[in-house]
Amino acid sequence: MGKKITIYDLAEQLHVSPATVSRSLNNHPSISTETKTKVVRAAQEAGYKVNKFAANLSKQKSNTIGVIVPKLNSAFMSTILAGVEKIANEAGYNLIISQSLESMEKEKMNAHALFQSGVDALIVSLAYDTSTYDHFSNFTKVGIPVLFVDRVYPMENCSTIVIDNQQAGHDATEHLIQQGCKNLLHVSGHLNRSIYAERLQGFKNAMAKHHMEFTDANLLESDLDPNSVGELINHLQQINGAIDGIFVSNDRFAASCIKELQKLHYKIPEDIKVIGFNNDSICELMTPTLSTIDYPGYQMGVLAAQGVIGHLNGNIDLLPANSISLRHRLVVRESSSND
Amino acid sequence: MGKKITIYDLAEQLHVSPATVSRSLNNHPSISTETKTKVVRAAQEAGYKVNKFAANLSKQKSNTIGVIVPKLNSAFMSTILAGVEKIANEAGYNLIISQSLESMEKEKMNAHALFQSGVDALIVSLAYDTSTYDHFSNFTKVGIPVLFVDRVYPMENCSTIVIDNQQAGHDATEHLIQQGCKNLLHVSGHLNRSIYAERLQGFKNAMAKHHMEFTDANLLESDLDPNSVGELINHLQQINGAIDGIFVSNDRFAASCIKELQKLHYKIPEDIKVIGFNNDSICELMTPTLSTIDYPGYQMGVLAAQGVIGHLNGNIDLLPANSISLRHRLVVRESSSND
DNA sequence: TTGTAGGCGTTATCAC
DNA sequence: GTGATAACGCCTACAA
Repeated sequence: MGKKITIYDLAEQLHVSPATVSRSLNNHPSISTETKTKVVRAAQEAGYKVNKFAANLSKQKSNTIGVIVPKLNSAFMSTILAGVEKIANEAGYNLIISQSLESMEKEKMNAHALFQSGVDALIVSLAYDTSTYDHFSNFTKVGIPVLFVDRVYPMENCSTIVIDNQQAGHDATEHLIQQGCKNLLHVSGHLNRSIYAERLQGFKNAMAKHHMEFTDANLLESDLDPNSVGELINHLQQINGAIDGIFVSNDRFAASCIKELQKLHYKIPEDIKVIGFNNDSICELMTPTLSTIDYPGYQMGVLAAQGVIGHLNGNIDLLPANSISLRHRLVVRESSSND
Repeated sequence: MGKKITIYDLAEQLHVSPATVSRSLNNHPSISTETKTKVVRAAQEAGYKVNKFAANLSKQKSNTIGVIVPKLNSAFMSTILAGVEKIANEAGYNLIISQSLESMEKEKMNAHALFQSGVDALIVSLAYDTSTYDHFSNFTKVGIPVLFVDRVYPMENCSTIVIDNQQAGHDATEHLIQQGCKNLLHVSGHLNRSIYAERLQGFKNAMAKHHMEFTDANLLESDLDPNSVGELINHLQQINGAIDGIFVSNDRFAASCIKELQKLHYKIPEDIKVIGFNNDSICELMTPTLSTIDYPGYQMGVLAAQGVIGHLNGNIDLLPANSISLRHRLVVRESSSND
């Protein structure tokens, strides 16, 4: 059947006022345990469900967290989401998830929609081409917390959850150098996303540290789309001096690159050593297995959710923190090893 | 700032009634174009946003679709989600997404929470161990459409979106046979999920068609978790008669199996041919590249969303359809080829 | 400890 | 074409 039952129905049935029912159901302190249990049981039996709209309208909060990610169907993003969902769910929060498909326009629309939906907080990982950030100030202006994860932007009053991308980039690069690579290439994502810019900086730092000169030949900026591997091949052919070590800013693309290089009869790691980024599960499934930087995506999601929920509930409040940085880890596998 | 502005504010400002404002904003037919534009412009300038809670409360619908998937961080599921999100977003629907983590208990809790949240429709892909389905009848009882995708269960009044798993299983198997395999093994997921049972049936059918006798040795039921590859190796050692062709019900696990077999110095495809299922992107990144069944996950997501939204809007209504079956496709790559 | 009553912001049903 | 007014279901001062 489908009769909606309300607190009024319960009140009538139990000969108490709606207010008492409401308070009992919300475990209000000033209600006798007796009536409380009575009400709760009656509600149970009657199959009562709160009407969230009414409750939200009254309380002016939705118990809902909005999430915007660039792509849903990405191993890394879905890992973050899994972490966010886990925590949000445990805390009784709903998640409204949308994807920007790497487009700032779509991201704006998503932000707008989520704002209208009355989310209590927003967790964002930015699209590739996002370059203005006004669409988030609506939220901050009315006190709705906005938290950036991974693809972040340093907005006033917004926390970010990241790893130390510069250090990670440095570590990856230094590893290649220690394996004997003399002529490095860094395949980066769009440099207006800070994570990529920082990894590049780490790459440069490591080169400098080991007295290697950085030139344009050492960098290829890419959209990291599998269809763009051709650019890598072109780049390799255009520059002189054979590249013997490549640091790719993303495992999936690294995998595509390796595959393509193998087709051209390069031997990995003998001719060229490769290291990726993320520790995607494909790393272990490829041949050779792919060295990488382990990236705690799930943890980042968990922390993001805990951050906003703690803030909303007035518990441990991470949000005043400007930035929370998690630990990364170099994972050495076959693609960068000497034997 | 942060002043919430309501239709009353606009009404006052424009010297009309709140009702007129509401109607104008909703483009109600019986409002003069003149006042309509006047109101709309004023709303724009004032930065007015509808309060969804109030609107939902009044309209008794939420414009929100609930989604339950087994895991967020799975390539296939996130592909389905991407399709769902695309359509839902275009149609102005929000998505509340939750994951069951392959547990019926969690699935029940998710279903409950989504019910409470007042979703207008539910899209579900079942957990591994779900064996009762009462938690969905709450929805159907009150007329909320429930649609199953991929991991389906034939509930009364619920549509399902699937592929013809039996035919697909048959096609994969027959392909191995045509490549000369004489001694087949099917690595299946839990057989209480119909998709796996059907693929197994297809496997059996193909064997029968080619006059091969099916015995227990031809089947390994697995949880398809990478950590379970050991079971495959054990199975291979226990049975007599060398397996020369394996049909694995999932690409990720197929990849893990291949990796493990290679460690044991089996040559793929020379010694053992392997075909997976899903056409995960790893198929092309592995060595050898993995033959598989292409599975239109994105399309399934799109159709699922269109199904429920069409139904809710009273447009094209797919939901009376008991089951919608999409086309699959055999993709032959190196892992099952003779040269 | 419990009840009364007003408000949350919209939509919808009547009138006019 | 527009305006009152009553829902929608819940929460919460304020009273009792």
